[in-house]
Amino acid sequence: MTYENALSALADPTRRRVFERLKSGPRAVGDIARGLPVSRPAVSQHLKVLKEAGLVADRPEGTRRVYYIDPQGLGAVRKWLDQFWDHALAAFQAELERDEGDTQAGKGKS
Amino acid sequence: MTYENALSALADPTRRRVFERLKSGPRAVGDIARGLPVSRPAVSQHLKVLKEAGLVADRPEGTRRVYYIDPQGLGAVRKWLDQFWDHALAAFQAELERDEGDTQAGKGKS
DNA sequence: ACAATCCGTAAGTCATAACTTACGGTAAGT
DNA sequence: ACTTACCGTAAGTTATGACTTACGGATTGT
Repeated sequence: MTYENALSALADPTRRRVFERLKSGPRAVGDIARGLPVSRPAVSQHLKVLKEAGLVADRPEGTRRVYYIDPQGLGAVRKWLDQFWDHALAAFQAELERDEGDTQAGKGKS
Repeated sequence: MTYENALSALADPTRRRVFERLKSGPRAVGDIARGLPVSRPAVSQHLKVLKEAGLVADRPEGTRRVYYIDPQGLGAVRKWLDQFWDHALAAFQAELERDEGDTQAGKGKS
């Protein structure tokens, strides 16, 4: 359920930039917005989306609000992706061998 | 570069349903569209986006076109996510300990 | 108490993208 | 050769969401 919101949240480029800014550690909103090509309220809205997706969490610090990465959303996406990984590798390998069989044996029909 | 398109592609719900239908193995377009609440051309457009993101590949089979999951796009996203994982766990753990210190020692300022 | 700082939300604008129907092109079967 | 099945693309419509400015609430310092 939460991996859906997380994927949707990470789809936006500037929202990813916001998220990436938290990789180096917790930061306040104004600090995150500094250097980004969008306004501070826009960053607040992005952080709201990231929070609802379980990708970040926040803590009040005086008049500021410090945000940091929440492993929950990240883990949900990873788990969802892993569900495909084995199938993908097997299917892809099968395709390669299928193609080999065709070209090598001269089964091309033209 | 390719993880961006992959994230953007996996953000759409119906596109995820298309992608998930390929988990059980290669399928033709019409077969994928069967049961989905959108038209077949819509599925073709979704497959085009998934293909450009490196998430699926296709092969002609007579008059049909068989699609299957491509591990490339999947791997790119996994790699990008893993980049955050360690940082996220460390930062989150630090937040937990920070909170413990505050509440237990009675440092609340009120 | 007052001023200043920091932040979230509301309202409104505008671009994007997800869908539809219509069409054309290719491969297989008769 | 003709029909049928399967698919991709074009054109047009519509909803969604990313952004802006304006505003109000909460906290800290003087």
